[in-house]
Amino acid sequence: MPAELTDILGDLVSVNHRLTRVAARAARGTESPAVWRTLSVLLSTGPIRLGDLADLSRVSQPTMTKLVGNLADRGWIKRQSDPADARVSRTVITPAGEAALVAWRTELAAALLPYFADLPASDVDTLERAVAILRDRVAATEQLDAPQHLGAPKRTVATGQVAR
Amino acid sequence: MPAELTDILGDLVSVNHRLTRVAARAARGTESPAVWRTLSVLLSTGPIRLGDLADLSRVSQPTMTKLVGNLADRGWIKRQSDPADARVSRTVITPAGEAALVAWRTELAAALLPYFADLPASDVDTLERAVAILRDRVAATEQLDAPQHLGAPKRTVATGQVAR
DNA sequence: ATTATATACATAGCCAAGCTATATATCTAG
DNA sequence: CTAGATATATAGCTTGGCTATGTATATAAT
Repeated sequence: MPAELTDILGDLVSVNHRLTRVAARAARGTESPAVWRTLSVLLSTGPIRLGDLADLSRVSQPTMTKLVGNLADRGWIKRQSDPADARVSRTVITPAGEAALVAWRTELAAALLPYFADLPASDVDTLERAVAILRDRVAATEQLDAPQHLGAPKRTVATGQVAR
Repeated sequence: MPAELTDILGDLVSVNHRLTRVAARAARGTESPAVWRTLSVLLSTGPIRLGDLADLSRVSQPTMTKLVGNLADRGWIKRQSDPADARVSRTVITPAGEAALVAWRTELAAALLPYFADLPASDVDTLERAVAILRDRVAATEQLDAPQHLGAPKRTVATGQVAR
C-alpha cells in the first residue's frame, strides 16, 4: 500500500492548496498566510531566535527577517536582545499579536463554517482526527533538524492547552 | 458543537499552512503552488474559459491571466479561441503539462513519504477519508457561484478516474 | 442602424513572500 | 589576538496576489 499512501499524500497537498485559497478568499482579511503561520509558531514556542523561527516556519532566514520586521511594525511581536550573545535577537509575540491571531482564526472559521455546517458528526470526527495526525507529523518533521535552543512546547491557539 | 467545529477548521487551516511549507521544502522543485493548482484544475475540467478557471482556482482574473501566460511559455497549457465568441480564450492542459503535474505529485509524495511511512493503517484510512471529505466541500464551494459554461467533470491526477 | 451597456480578457502598477548571495557583527578556538 | 564559525541583516531578483482600468467584442435598446 505505499502506492496508496503516496496517492493520498498527493491528494492531500492538492486539496490543501485549494482549501487554502478558499479560506483566503472567504475570510478576506488583508493579511497573508505567512503572518499567521509565524504568529502561530511564536505562540507555541515562546521567545525564540530568528533562525530557529525560520527553521520551524520552514522559510529561509532572510525571509523570516522580513516577516519579523513587518510583524514588529504592526506591534504584533517584539524583539529582545540576548544578554549572553549580542548577535541573537529573540522574538516574542505580544498580547496584540495573540489577539490578532485569535481574531483571524475566528473570522476564518466563521467564513468556512457555512461550507461545513451540514457535516455529519462522523465526518467532523474524521476531520478532527486527521488534523491531529497531521499536527503530529508536522511536529515530527520539526524534530528532525531540531535546533538545541528551543524550550518546552507551549500553548495552542484554539485550546490554550499545551500542544502535543 | 459549532464551537468544536470552528476550532477544528481553524486548526485545519493552520496545519495546512505548515504542511504546505514542509512539502514545498521537502520537494524542492522550483515551481510554485499556483502552477500546480492551476494545472490540477485544468486537468479536472478540460478546456475552460480564463474567467472560469480563475473562479475555480479562487484567484482574480488578472492573476490567472499571468499564470496562464507563464504556463503557456512552459508549454504546459495551450490556448484556443472560441469560434462562437471572439472574446473568450479557452485553456487546455497539454500532455507535457499533465506529465509535469504527475511528476511533481510523485516527487512530492516521495519526499513526504518518509514522514508518514510508519503511519498505522487506521491513520492512513482516516487521512484518506478526510481528504475525500475536504475534496467534497471544496467542490461544493465551487458550485455556489458556479458559472454555466463548464462541462462535465473529468479525470483526477492520482486515479485517472472521474472525480465525483 | 446606431448607440449604450455588458462581458471577456489584457495591461499597468503596486506590494508581499519567497529565494540566493553576500555583508556585518559577534563569538569561540588556538 | 587573529581565524574561523555563527546570527542576523542587506541587496536584488522572481512570482503571486491584488485593484483599477483599458480594449475588444457581443447584446440590447432606441
